[in-house]
Amino acid sequence: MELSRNFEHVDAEKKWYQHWLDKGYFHSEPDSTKEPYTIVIPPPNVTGVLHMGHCLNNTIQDILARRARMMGKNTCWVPGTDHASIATEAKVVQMLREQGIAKSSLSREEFLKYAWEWKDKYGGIILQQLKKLGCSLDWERTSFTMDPHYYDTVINIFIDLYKKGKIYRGKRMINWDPRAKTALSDEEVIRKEVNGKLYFIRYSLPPSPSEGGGDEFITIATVRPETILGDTAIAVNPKDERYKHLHGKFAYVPLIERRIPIIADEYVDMEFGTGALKVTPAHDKNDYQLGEKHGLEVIDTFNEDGTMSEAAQLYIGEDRFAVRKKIVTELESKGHLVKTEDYTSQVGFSERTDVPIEDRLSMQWWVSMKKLSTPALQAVIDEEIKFYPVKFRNLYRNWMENIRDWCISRQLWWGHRIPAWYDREGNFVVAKNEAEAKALYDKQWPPPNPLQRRGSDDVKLTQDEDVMDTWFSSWLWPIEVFKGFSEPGNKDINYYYPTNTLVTAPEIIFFWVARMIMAGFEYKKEKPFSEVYFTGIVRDKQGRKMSKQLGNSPDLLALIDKYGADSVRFGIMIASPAGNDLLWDDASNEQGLFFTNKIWNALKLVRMWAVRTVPGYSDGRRDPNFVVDWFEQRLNEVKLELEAQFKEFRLSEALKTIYSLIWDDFCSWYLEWIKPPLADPRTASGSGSEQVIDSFVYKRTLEFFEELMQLLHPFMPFVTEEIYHLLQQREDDIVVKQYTAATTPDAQILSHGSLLKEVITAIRDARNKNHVKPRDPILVHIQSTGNKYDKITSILQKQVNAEAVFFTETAIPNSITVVVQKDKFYIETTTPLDTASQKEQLLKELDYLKGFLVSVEKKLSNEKFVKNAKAEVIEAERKKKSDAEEKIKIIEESLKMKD
RNA sequence: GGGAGUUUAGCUCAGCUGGUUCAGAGCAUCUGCCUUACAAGCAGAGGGUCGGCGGUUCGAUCCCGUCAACUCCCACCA
Repeated sequence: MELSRNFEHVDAEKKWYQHWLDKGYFHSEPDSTKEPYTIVIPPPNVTGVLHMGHCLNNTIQDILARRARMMGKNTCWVPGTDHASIATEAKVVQMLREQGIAKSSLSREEFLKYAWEWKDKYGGIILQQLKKLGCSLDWERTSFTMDPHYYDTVINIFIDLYKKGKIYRGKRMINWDPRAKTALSDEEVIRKEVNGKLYFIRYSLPPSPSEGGGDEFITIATVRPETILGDTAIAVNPKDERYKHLHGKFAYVPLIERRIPIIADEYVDMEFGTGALKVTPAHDKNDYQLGEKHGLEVIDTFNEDGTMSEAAQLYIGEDRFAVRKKIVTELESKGHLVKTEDYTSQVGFSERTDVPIEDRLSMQWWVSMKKLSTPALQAVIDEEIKFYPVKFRNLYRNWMENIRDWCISRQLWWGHRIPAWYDREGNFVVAKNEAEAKALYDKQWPPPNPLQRRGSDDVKLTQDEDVMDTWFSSWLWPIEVFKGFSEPGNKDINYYYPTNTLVTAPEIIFFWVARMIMAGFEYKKEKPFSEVYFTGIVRDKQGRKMSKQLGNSPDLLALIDKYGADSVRFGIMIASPAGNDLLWDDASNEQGLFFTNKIWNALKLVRMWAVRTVPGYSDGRRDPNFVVDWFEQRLNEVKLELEAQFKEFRLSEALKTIYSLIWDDFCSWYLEWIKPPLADPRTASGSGSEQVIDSFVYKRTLEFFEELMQLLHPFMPFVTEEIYHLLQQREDDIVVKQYTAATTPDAQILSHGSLLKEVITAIRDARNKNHVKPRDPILVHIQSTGNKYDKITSILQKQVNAEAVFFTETAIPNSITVVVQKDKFYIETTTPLDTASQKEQLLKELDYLKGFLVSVEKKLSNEKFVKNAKAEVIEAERKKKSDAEEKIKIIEESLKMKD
């Protein structure tokens, strides 16, 4: 079969992925005779489309999964998606708006119907895209966080934690997203530095302006003048002499003239602003605490969408930021604005909608975290769960030690609905469904008076309108994808749990990783995974984070189309140092493409040879047998290196190692060394110019090639599978071909190989430096002791393009001298030689060696060194010394000849 | 304000328990090559006081201190 000029990735990708699926290679079933290797995918949002972050993350997981599979593990990589409560709801609301439908015009049921339709239509696109990347996921196990069994599980967990007292309902200051109109957890708030102004505003002291006062003031500083309408006090530091006379007195809120007390509290920083602080308990966490302490009134001046409420009295219905401008103008015109200063402050923004959040007092559901976190923290500190890179352990620890309760209710419809049921007075029970709720309710609140309450049938219970935080379902992921809650003790959960490796972005260490660990210990009494590998963040060439707004995120599917999945995978992995962010550059895809091409060409080369039994090869009398031995040892060496690199998740380095083994050792050295000589046109008979290779060498070469493809397969699955089948007829597939164990490499053969490389490079270099063109004929004379060159002269001859190679015991006059280790090589050529520059080069080398020798001798004559250093270090130094001395002698002799 | 990390060739990074035949790789640069697979290639080369300063040590890119620059995370100072 004629090979195509290049690897045609589009066809190969389609063909092999389908073939792997048909063969069921990615599907796993529990098998007690085999060790499991399990990864659960960090479920992407159903709304998601593949971006660079996913690409990196899932490529890594696929590499780990494929390698495990080839090492004989029963590998199970579970796919799935997250319902992504707030993100999905936002998408659906937007879609409805585009159709002219307002969410507020729909009932909950109607809205959810639209949402499910949307999910069925667009949800999970990302999973199809992962197939394009080549991900070897067990598709039969695809899960969704709102699958019926999963939904039930979430509800049950809520009820269970409530019963244990670990979930409670409470009115607290929460983070309010005025666009999504929902509460957010602390983790969903992103702090950003914002340039704003600090406004100095004076409040009148009694009597009030309308009562003829207004001449005396107290001035406060604030960044949020629109909140003054909710002020219920002014606070000063009790030690502050400037305000001592005002303790217990009153002031009037400008514009609305509300009379508020002036209180004293240590909390107030005398240095900041004027030392007087306006207190708005409804709209600031600190103020709220002050309010509680001092029994202040709470006046909520905002509606849930961030407009002013009735309670504000002014600007009712107008947006908070519009009001800020207006109120400043009004304050100024009425003489309350003293001055403004430029000021930058930290403002919280919603992770999802990117609008500034409000501190808002409201009734929400909370998970009490302290107890849940204890075993989860311990497991990471004790390295029962290992973090890679380790630096994240500290981060985790810090967060866990200062953990705060988790606000889990969201004022949304898309998600797991909170199973709480209320009567008209606000009494509630937590139960799975209405019937159970009623039964429970009757037990809890038995009718006290038959006249007031004539039996439970008449009590109308209504379910909580809110749903739970998305992460309250995803923290159960590693357990419930195996139905560990809904069918406890089933075969899957027993076999696959705990899972092995979690690969995820550091951004969700608190959102997800920490909470999964907590759920694991709370419900399985066991960790959910043994190791967590945190990937870097994908950035563009300038180091900016990839984002939609910046438009610096490339279209992944277009990239795959253009370069092929293998090249994209190569590109992202080669650029991805362990534990660091990676700077994404299209050029690395290109490098991947070139690499693919290189391998393809090696295939073409190997395939064009004619295979015969050539006398002398198989019994080791001819040179290529040494080459075969050498490559076998190199392979062993690299396999051991790879094992170590994988153990430490140094995947980028592992890829570099394989890359260099294939490109340099295999293509540039090995194949060139075994390449059959050009057929001599004078003796070529009817067979033309075919190149004959010995069948033994050929067989070993194919084996090497296959093994290289195996090593590369986890990184570049498609091209390796394709080549595996093109090297020779195969029934099996590389995707499940098992690795053979590495043996300790033979150091002597390896160093012999290195010597050969070194000699070839040195002679080629000498050619270059002396302007002897690659095709100009040369003769090489080797002056060496021992017989180490006996079996490799023909390789040497071919590789430096020499007419002939001789051994000599004396120097050859009028030649170029090359010294490698302790051997001398004389190159005879017809090109006129520049002896001066040769001499100069030798002198330069001599200089270096002499300097080197001095430093070694100095070290060895240092008593303290000899006394303190380890024996092998001293031994090494002695060897350096004698080697250097010997080499100096050789170079000096060569120099003498040039005179 | 607290904590973590980074600083090695023009760029992106290796350098895993301190020992100059280890200061390295890939890109990029330069030189020479259309040599029987590959110009998406081949053969070579140049390039770094290992952020600054001090200390420990016989010896420091590697350990300690300090300063500087950058990055990230956490945190209720209006």
